[in-house]
Amino acid sequence: MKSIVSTRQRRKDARPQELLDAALSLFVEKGFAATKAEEVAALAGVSKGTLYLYYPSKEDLLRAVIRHNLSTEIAAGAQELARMGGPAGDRLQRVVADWWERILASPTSGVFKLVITELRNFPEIARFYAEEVVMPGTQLVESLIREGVASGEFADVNVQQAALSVLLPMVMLCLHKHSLGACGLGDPALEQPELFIRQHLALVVNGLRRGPARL
Amino acid sequence: MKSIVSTRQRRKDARPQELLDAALSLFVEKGFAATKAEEVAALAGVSKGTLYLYYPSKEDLLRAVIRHNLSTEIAAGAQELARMGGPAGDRLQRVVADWWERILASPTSGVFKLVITELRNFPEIARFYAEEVVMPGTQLVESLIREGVASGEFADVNVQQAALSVLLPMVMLCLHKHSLGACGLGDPALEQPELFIRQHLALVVNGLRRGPARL
Amino acid sequence: MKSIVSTRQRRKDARPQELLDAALSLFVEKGFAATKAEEVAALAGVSKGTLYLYYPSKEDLLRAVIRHNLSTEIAAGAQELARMGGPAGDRLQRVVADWWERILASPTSGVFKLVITELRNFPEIARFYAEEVVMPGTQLVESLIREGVASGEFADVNVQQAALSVLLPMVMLCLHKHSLGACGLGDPALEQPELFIRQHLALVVNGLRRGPARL
Amino acid sequence: MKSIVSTRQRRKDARPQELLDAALSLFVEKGFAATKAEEVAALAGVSKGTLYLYYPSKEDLLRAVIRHNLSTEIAAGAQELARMGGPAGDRLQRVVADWWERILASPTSGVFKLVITELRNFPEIARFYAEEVVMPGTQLVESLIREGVASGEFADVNVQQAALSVLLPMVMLCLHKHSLGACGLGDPALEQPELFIRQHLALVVNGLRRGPARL
DNA sequence: GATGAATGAGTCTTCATTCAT
DNA sequence: AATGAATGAAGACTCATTCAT
Repeated sequence: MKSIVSTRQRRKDARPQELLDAALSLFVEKGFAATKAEEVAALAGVSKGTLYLYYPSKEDLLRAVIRHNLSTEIAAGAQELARMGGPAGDRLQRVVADWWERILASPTSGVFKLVITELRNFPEIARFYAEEVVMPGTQLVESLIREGVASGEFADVNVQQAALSVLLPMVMLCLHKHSLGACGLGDPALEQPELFIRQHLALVVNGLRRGPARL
Repeated sequence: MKSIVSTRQRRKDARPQELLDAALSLFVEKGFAATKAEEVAALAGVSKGTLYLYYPSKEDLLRAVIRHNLSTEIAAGAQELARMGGPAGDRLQRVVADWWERILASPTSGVFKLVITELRNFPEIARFYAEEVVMPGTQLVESLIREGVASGEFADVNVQQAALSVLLPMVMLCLHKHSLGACGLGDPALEQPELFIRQHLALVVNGLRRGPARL
Repeated sequence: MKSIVSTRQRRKDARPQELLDAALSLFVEKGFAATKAEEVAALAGVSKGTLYLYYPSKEDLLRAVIRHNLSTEIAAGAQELARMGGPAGDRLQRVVADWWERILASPTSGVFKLVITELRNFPEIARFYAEEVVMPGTQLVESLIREGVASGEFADVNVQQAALSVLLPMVMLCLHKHSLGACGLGDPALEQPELFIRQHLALVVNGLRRGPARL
Repeated sequence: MKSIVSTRQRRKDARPQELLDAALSLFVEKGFAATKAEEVAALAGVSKGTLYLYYPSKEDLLRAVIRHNLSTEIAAGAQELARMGGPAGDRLQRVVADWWERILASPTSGVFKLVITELRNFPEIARFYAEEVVMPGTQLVESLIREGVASGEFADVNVQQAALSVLLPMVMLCLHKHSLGACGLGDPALEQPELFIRQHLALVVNGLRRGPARL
């Protein structure tokens, strides 16, 4: 039983994704404003006109790139975190490491650079990012920490701030990968980012265990 | 004694700084490519033509903005760190907190956003940033940690990675201030960034004291 | 006897006419250059590609629209005028009124707007319009007037100019219908154009009867 | 006492008018949509960019062209009509002839073609034209006719329709001048349009004198 | 020095036309 | 025959940069 869809149809169906991939890559590399629509089309292997068949404007393409990549990867990661048992500290380390190693390894890591850069020019993106990415992500980590605090495993810290101690370096890793890292000028300690991720999580979890040192 | 400098002269001398300030503010807000040369001039209170009297091109202006702000603030902060005594952990907390609180409060905080964004389009900037900012900055923190390790105050961690655990959130704070934070959508835990800075440093230093938890 | 033409065949035969109608309507409404080929196809209920099966280019479509509509209606009207008897003045009034009322009521009225607009961009159209429409039309009226002058019914006017006094308002009526009239902003005196046509012809014929007033 | 305005200033002041003239000429000749912005600039002797210094878009330029030319010429003509004495018929002939001979001789004659064509794409233009041009113009002629009817000089006709019998050919003259006339294919009777204008007005006024012939 | 009018290379976007299905 | 995906030439508009005043 052969598929009846024509080559044409198959290509058409793949176009949006191909364009999104090309756009992500170039927007992350050169910035949104400095990327020409034609470059995106060329990288996706189509002509300028075809790009506009799928996205009505360069700005709409940007929105689609961000929405698509954020919903896909970020949400996916968050799903798995619900499962798993064990002490909060262990779970925190395992779960966050797995989650961000996957993000860091995927092209999605670039969206953070894009978001940081373009947020202020696109208010809808700001709201979307805050509500759909930042909030769910931090709440996930916060709930793990809160659990540890409740069970006495962790000291009585400010939970929201502690979650940021966990997460901010993860985001910075993504940014670094597409800035200094991409120029071959990255910090040598980040050449194997998984190692950094693990030590960082260990450091923070260990720090949480007995309450922060007094300043 | 001819200290009677004309108003014109005084304004002229101030021009480069005024232009750099205006440019920093706009480049950080809207991005380099999306900022018009004329907007920079207008914000600095001069005409388009005058801008070109001081900087031969928009790219040169960008380079000047970055160089100027990075050398000034970052280097300045680093200087003071050399002085001071006491246990490594205490010094680390005090010194890094003071240093980054000042950066975060100043317009210089924006340069990190600019650098992250434009690095890949301006190779000289990449090199300058890596050599003049990243390296000195990390080495400073690394030497404090190394000291603590040597004295037995800290566990035997990977020093470079530990320095990044200390510093990456500081940089993220700067980026956040000029992205989500500037939209009024920032994480509430960052409304008083000094509090976060202090808890974060305490957490990490505390984590260093006992050696990282096993993963 | 194979009168069993398939639906497809029937539709196919009707296509050229449907396309011409759609094109006329849109060209008159929005102008030739501002009308997209795809809009014409859509209004005719076919796809873009099909349009090009029948007309090799948008310009050819325009030519066909004009030729088709002008030859059809204008020529048809002119035919009937030859027949009929009675005084020149009466025939002039009756004949011109009938003729132009029919034109004004039909979509053909729009072609005058199209012709006025596009003449200078399409020299063949100009020649066609001058020779096939303007000349036969004016000569018809001229011959009626000339007859009246010869019989002493009319004063001795410049016949060509008098024919224009008769006809120019008729053409303007067509233009008005598709400009101000179509916006609902038309002169109220033209809400029943037949009334205007009749009074106008009466006025001119009456004016011809006594010879023009001295200026 | 020399003028202090610089050459630059003088050129700048003249630009809007020069651009308006160039635009009128090309829009009338080729149509709005078929005229390139750059052509207008070139005809005005400036570069593309300069055009946009004075008019924010091609559409705005069109609006300015129409408004400027209609307010200038049409209003001017209407002014003089108020003055003058004598029988209504004589005044009608003299006044309308003078008025339209001047319009026909000026580039303003082209605006009628432009208005007819673009009205439906630009609603504001439609309203402006109806209220500022059509209404004042027809009311002027209507009041002259009404005067003649009141004094018994004219028969008791429909005044609004009669005004159109007077005016529609004048407008057609303008359109003809910029369509067939401009191709050298115009009706020979219009080679001296003033002659036509005079006979037409005489014909209509004569027709008004004793009431229209019965149809 | 300072200005801002002028320029034109460069971009986004549209749309007539083609052609594989 | 009919479709509509794809193309790329063309056109509106922007903006970095220049230069006469």
